[in-house]
Amino acid sequence: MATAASNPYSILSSTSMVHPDASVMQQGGSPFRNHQKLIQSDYLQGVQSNGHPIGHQWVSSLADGSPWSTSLEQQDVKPLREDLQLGAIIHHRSTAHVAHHSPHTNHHAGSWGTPASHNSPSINIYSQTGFSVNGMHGGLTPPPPPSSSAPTQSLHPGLRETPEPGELGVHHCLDHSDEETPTSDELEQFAKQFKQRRIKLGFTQADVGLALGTLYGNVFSQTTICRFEALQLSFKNMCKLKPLLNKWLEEADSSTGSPSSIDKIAAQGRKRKKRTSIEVSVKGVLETHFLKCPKPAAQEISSLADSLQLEKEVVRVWFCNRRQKEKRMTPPGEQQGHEVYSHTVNADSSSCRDL
DNA sequence: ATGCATGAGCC
DNA sequence: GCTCATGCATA
Repeated sequence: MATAASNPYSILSSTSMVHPDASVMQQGGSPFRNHQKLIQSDYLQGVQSNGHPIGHQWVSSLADGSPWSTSLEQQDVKPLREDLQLGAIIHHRSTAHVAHHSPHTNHHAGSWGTPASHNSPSINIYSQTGFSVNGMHGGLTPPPPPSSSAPTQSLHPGLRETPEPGELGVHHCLDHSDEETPTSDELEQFAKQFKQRRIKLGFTQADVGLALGTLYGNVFSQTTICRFEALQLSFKNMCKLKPLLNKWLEEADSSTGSPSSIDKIAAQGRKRKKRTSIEVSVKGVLETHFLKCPKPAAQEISSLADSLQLEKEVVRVWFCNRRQKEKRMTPPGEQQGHEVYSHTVNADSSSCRDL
C-alpha cells in the first residue's frame, strides 16, 4: 500500500504523497455550540490497520541542510494588488453608530472564553521584524465596488460586561466605544457583518490581514481573519481583534481611493518543518486516545508515538492542537444562526493513568 | 477552510 | 510541558 508516510521531512521526497487528512468537516458556520462528537465519530471507524515503515526524524540541524526550508526567501510577496490595501490612516469618522440592540443578553462565560488567565500583563506587540507603521500615507484604492455602498453600521458596542482591568482610569469619554468587552452575540454579529462588508468592498481575508499591518502595525494572516469571521478564535482573542477590524472597516468604508502604500513585510527567518500528514488510521488511534485521555503524560505520548511510529513531538503537538480545537470548535454543518452559545467544553483530566 | 507547527508566556 | 495566539502549507 502506498502508506505515504515515509519520510515527510525530506524535501525531495515530499513529492506528492497526498495526505489523507480528510477529516475536513466542511465549513461550519455556526459558532459555539455543542458538537464535538461529530468529528470524533469520524475517526473511530475505518482506522487502525497498516503499520507503515517510517523512518523520519527531526532534522534538528537547520544549519546548512535545512530540511524544511525548501526556499526561505521565496516567501512570495504578493506583488500586485497593493492597491487593495488600506495604506493610510484616513481619519476615522465616527459614523452614526447605530445603536440598535438585541434584547437578549447572552452569557458567554463558560462557553467560549475559557477561563484561562485573562489579561496578561500586556498583549505583546507583534513586532514584525522591524516593521512598524512608518509614515505611510496615501490611501487605498479599493477595487471597484461591486455595487452599492455598504450600509454603514457598526455594531453598537455599548454593551460591555466585563471591563478590562488596566484601563479604566485615564480614558476619554465613551465616545468610540469598541474597546470594551463585547458580548458573544455582538461578536457574532460583527463577524458576520464584517465578512459581508469585506466581500462587498472586494477585499480578501489576506488583504485585510495585511492592511491591519499597514494601518496599525499588526499584521495578520488570512488564517486569522478567516478564523475571526468563522468565530473560531477564543473569546478573548475575538475581543482583541474586533476593534482592529472595526477600524479597518471604517477606513475601508470611508476611503474611496487613493494611491496605495507600503506593501508587505517579509522577513522570516524561520524554517518551518514540513507539515506532517498523519494518516487517517493513525488519526483514528489518536482520537481514541484523546477521548480516553486528552492530556497524556509525556511518557504516554512517547509510547504512543512509538507505536504509531510518529515523532514524539508530532504526537505531543497533535494533542495540543486537539485540545485547542476542542475549545473553539464550531459545529460543522450549521450556518450561523442566532443563538446563544452553549458550548460545553468537557472537563480536563489533568492526567489519566488508564492506558 | 483547516491541519500541523512555532513561539511566547506561564507554571 | 501546557496554553494560547497565530500562521504556513495544503486540502
